[in-house]
Amino acid sequence: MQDVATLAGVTKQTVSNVVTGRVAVRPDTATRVRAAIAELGYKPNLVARSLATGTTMTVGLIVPTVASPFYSEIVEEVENVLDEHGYHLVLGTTRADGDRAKRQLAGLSSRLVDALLIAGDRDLADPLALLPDPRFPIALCAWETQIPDSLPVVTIDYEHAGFLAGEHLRGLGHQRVAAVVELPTHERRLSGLRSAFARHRLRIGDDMVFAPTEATPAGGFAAAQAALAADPSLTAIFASHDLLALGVLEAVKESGRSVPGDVSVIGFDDTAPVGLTHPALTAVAIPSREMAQQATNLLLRALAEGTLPVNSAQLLRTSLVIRDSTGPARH
Amino acid sequence: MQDVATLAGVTKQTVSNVVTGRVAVRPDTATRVRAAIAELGYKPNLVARSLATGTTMTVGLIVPTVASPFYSEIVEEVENVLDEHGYHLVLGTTRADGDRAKRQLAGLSSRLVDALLIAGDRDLADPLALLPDPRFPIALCAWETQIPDSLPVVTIDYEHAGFLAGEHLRGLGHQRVAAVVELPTHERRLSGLRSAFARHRLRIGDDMVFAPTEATPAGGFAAAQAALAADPSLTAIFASHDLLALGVLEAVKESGRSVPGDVSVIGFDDTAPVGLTHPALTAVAIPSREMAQQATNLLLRALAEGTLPVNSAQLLRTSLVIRDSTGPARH
DNA sequence: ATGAAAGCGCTAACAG
DNA sequence: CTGTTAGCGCTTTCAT
Repeated sequence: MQDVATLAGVTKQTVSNVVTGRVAVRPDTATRVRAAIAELGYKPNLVARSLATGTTMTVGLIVPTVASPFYSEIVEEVENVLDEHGYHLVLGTTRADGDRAKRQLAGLSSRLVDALLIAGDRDLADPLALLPDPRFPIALCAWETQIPDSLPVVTIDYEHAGFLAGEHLRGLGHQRVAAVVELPTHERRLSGLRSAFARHRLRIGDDMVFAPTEATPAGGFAAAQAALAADPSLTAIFASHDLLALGVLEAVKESGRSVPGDVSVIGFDDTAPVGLTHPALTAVAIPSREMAQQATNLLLRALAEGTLPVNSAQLLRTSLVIRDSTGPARH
Repeated sequence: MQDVATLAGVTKQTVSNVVTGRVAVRPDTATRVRAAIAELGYKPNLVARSLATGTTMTVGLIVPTVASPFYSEIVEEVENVLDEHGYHLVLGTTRADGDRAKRQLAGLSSRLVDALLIAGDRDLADPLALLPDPRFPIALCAWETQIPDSLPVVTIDYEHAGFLAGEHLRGLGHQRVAAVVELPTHERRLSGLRSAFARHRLRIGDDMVFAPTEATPAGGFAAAQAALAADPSLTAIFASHDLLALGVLEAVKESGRSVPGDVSVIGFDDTAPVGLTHPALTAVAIPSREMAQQATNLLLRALAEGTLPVNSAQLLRTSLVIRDSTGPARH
């Protein structure tokens, strides 16, 4: 920067003014400075700027994994919004590892980022406790378990979402249903499902709840096979997220049953891939992109105003997307 | 930091020594310092450290998108390796937008990150030209078009990979085949396919090449429908990546044809989701995770040694994963 | 509109 | 093993 200044015959300060554009500079001076910058190939050192301004123009995002359509959509959307506002994204994945989550949290909050967005509570329930600085801007997104009421959150009512799925199946006359549910993560989706049935004095016993060993289509496939073996006369299967639902669909078809003729299948999330299965999957749609946008904007707004994000719980609406994988119960 | 020092009765420097652990400190002094740190809740300012050391412990990764299984696997793997080495990841997506790519490149190379990894050349062919500083560590990964020979790259021989697919189909006796190919991105995969057929004096004319309007299953679905309409007697369809292949599979089945009885389908990439289609998809496997690992390690090694990454082109091997979607040509 | 001085919070290099 | 002195590259006052 000093080199640029001497070449242009000004001081560092004037160079700074030209670069940042925060202070008016006489046009001809500015031109001279710009020429010097081009000639020397000068690029401002962002780290030094950060130290001086106390702001990094960077937001951290912590997700359980990025290799699932649900979270990759969130990552993509967050990055989009950040980019629009000139912010960079530091991404941390926790990979079902509490220690790793803790490290990520600690690292990022050490002023490496200006704010932190945490999507999905899978591995963070505890680490969140050790929030270092209460003045550090944090927002939660897609939070499913107990929401710490000290932090702003943008999420949905997961229990209600499960309820929607249950009402739909009930309305179609299903009585013998199995649930393929990732536990304890998707506890609430299950209890929503159950309460929809409970309204009609129907129970979904624990023996009809199957937890997959992994959160993949293969996991859903195996769990669905177990469900069909446990009750060959069941007429519907609820899957607690899309990836599982894909596997469930395959397992049902492989067993020689038709969907939805013999067995209805309902999914959860409604990410892009599921629209193209055969039959197309009925699912409770979670507005993941909207959640990501809202949460990111929440943080960005706080940063712009130099305040903490408003501490509120914002619940987005879910809706049922009825496609072809659910139909009336067979008798 | 000064507060910690006075509370512990030492200087800032000693606090620094305790925190970084780079210099030996007498145990009792260290204990006193640690107590002071705990009492004051001190956390080192990473930005200040970066300015002083000239290193940010951060690596940038630029990808076209993260909402595709291929790239999300790469992101995940890169983050994994970085985390193991105590590095953070700054993620930039270009989203088929050359300007955005240019901005990302410029932003990240301004010393915000210590090194840069660029995966996929979709939107970067040109922007790469304006690499500011030749001494900035950069590596390329999964690079498909002309490789700039000034930069190290870890990729595969995409033409050979296409060739493998072609040989497989040829070996099964297929003669009338269509190709659903994202162009110009996957040009080489197509030309590999063609040269495998050319060896047997067979041509795949341009009229049998179908470019999907979008890189999704839906895009593949439409393109495959067009292909089947153009030549109802075709016996095989090549899809230039998995997402397209999923759509192709559905289109073929929907047309009333069986896979692979009537039409064989072969994919490309072999990402996780495709193992569970029905029938399971035969595909040319691209070792995306290995590429990501190698490229990341390349950069990390260079950073550790304070040198530039060795400028070489490392080609990983591809292999054909034969599953159930390909079979002998029908006559 | 531009210049001069001070300092962001930390680590490097050396001295003791 | 600990203290002292500089300085990383930039932005912020405040003068001029």
